Amino acid sequence: MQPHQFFRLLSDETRLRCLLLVARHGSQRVCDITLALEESQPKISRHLAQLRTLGVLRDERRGQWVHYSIADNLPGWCRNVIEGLAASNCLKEIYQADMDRLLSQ
Amino acid sequence: MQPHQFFRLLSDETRLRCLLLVARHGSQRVCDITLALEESQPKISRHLAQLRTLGVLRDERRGQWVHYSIADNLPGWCRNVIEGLAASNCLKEIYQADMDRLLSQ
DNA sequence: TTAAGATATGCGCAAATCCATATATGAGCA
DNA sequence: TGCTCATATATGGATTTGCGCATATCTTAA
Repeated sequence: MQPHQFFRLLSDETRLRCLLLVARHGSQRVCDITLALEESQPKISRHLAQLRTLGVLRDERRGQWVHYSIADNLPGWCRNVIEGLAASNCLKEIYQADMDRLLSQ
Repeated sequence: MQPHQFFRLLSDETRLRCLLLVARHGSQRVCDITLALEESQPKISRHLAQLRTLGVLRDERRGQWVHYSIADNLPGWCRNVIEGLAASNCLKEIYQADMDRLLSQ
């Protein structure tokens, strides 16, 4: 994965919100992400698939559900960006509503 | 500037190379960036303009030339990403040729 | 075996993106 | 003033992207 390809993934707000949700709260089901982001299920599914195809997320089926989490073999610069964003207070505020909806389920 | 807008800037390889060059070596003239990246002048100019329009770079005319440098009022998360990339050894290797051409002028 | 919920995918369209080329603007100098 | 280099912008076309909608696949439970 080349750097600019990784950043293209982050250039869509829905994908960025998906990634931040998973980065902050660990493995999440598609249905929970869909509810937290208040977007359609096909839309979320497609964006998660893009994050998975380039190796940023990994998926794991557990019975009826598919869980997405941060891939564990990411290059260092890539992991640093994700962790930096997840730790940023400024970004926390911008996407706070997603986190609230996730936790209130 | 919203996070995903910033990442859209980094999602084009030419823009990313421009930004890294300026982040590592400070203020640079358009003509030097053009030579270092071995791309056409209008292409470089257009990408620099996008970086300037969203407030990531600032420009300064000095006589015949226009110099671009990192804007000084960037949000913290944004500056962190740029500095992290500029310091990454892995990215250094990927775009080493640009640096070499810049310094050999 | 059938039903229902969860997830993925095929398709068509509108919008955005990138590039090459051509042209315009501005600075320095004779 | 005229000329040249440096830089910016406009235009048109090819490609990509994201979306909604409908539908397919998978899993569990009845």
